[in-house]
Amino acid sequence: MQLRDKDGLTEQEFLAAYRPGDYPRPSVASDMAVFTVTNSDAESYRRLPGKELRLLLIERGGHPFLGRWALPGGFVRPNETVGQAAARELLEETGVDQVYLEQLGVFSDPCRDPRAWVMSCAHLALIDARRVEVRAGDDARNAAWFRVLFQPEPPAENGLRRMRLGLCCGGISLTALLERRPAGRPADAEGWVILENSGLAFDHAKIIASAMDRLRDELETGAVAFHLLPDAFTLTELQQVYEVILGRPLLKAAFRRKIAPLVRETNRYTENAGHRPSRLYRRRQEEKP
Amino acid sequence: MQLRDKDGLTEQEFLAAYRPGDYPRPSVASDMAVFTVTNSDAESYRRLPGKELRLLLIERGGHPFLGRWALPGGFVRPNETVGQAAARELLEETGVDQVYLEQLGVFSDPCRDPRAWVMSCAHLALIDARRVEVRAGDDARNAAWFRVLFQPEPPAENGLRRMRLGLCCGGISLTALLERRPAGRPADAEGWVILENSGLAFDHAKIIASAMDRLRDELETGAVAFHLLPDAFTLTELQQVYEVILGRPLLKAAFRRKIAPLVRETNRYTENAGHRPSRLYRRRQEEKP
DNA sequence: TAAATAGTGTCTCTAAGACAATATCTC
DNA sequence: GAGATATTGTCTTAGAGACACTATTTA
Repeated sequence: MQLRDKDGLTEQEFLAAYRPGDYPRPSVASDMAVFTVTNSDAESYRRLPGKELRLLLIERGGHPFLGRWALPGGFVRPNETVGQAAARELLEETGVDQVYLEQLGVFSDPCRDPRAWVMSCAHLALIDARRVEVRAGDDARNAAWFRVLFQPEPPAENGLRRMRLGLCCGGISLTALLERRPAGRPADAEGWVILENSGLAFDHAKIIASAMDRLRDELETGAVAFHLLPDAFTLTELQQVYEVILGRPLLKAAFRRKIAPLVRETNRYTENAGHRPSRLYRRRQEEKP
Repeated sequence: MQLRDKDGLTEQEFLAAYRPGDYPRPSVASDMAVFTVTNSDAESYRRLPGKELRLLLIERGGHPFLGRWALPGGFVRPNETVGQAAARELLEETGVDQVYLEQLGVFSDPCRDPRAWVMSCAHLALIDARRVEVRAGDDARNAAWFRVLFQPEPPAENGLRRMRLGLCCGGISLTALLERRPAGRPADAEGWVILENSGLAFDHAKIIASAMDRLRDELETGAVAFHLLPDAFTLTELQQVYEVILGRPLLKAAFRRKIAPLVRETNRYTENAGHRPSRLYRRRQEEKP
């Protein structure tokens, strides 16, 4: 433990004498794609309400990108990790604690922020809609939950996958067209390239596309959907969450077989439905032997 | 396009007047887990050579962590992305261009570098061994390719997955014990936690564990193994690459069925083998209709 | 009893696991 | 021909897709 370097210093002595050099340093922000699933209010007679996937966006009140919509986020502080920064911002923005949070990756194009050299470490966050005290449509900063569409477009001549991103809230409609660059060449372009973009700030269309991709991926492998529902839920609700994220309908029987090992049934049922009540389930905490 | 903010400035005027604030900024490095697959030289008589998964490490010549082994990497510059920085460093370190490179994520524990606030954006890199001009065992900086082991340990009482990481090169043997923290709580601990660590610098054991996890994941879903082989290869070689990354043997028939759609056969065969020659294959570039 | 959703049964098809049989080269 | 690897065949099992059927509640 008392190794000495070429100047004869021990590690303690070296660190005591250390002065950081003058290498240029970027600002680093943690930005978040915060998703939730809400009931669509258009419920007629005694039908079940549908579900909608929604993303939290904030209208920019200053330059640059004044008037456009951006992901919530903020700068990372020296005493926290990027993940802790994201959790802190999220608590400030939505008042929700203990959120499912996952790192998506760094977006570091030197020109992504016209003001200065700012990298963004993007995160995916999932919240049960019932836990959010809606500061959406607030006063000072205009925040809103946008309905999300993310659908394949016919690929171009180059054969690369293209996706249309659509975000709607009230009368506002934002849209972007993105192209997926193959993995393995981050030196050229990282992941998604924005071909069209109306209404989103910075490179946030890219981040949202990455988030949707990740979300769809993890739905099939992991057990991520539970974070978008309350503790007790019906299997139909769970299936609706899957469908609204994947953007396509699933078969009931197959779906139930697939998620059966992930849930535990309770003895409670839904009430006051205009039809046969549904059993409530909880997430089964894993028990790998 | 001539929106004015609360001070009456247009975006051009705002940007011209913009001065970056005094928020503290971290240094950001791109570090890389560079893997390759080599032939084990212990070939007896006329047996096929085995394969070994190897990772590039560099012995630290100064404090901190003097004498311990670290991943190659360096600071990101203001005119490049983190991916471009990784590619640049890799070219400097190994002389290899056009490498398969993929972002793993940010490691940002404020204490990870005792000198200062330094985040690391980790990358996974895969190189065909034949392309590397071995600067391993060089003079100035001691670089070497370490054989990699990454195997499950019996989980602790808490039920969390534990992995043993082993790295060997010549007489040198480094080892670490890591525990996988469940996803969704990066605010508490990001991914892996180091329980034991002998010989590796910084939090690089974590990064290597993440890289191995990712590598194994992508083997099964993606088509990542090809980057560790020359253009033309035998199916046995491809299977060996899979086996050495997954750390377990695979069944020949099932393996061939699985990768059949990913390869294209050539009319060439191996020569000078002490047994029946094997057909050479190439990667099939996708053709999704 | 009609409307609506809840929940189950079953047939088919595909893919993976397991193992065995045959083929082809060099020494 | 012996030794080694290459390549293919097939039986079994597990899971997904597809579709149809039965069950239960409320208005």
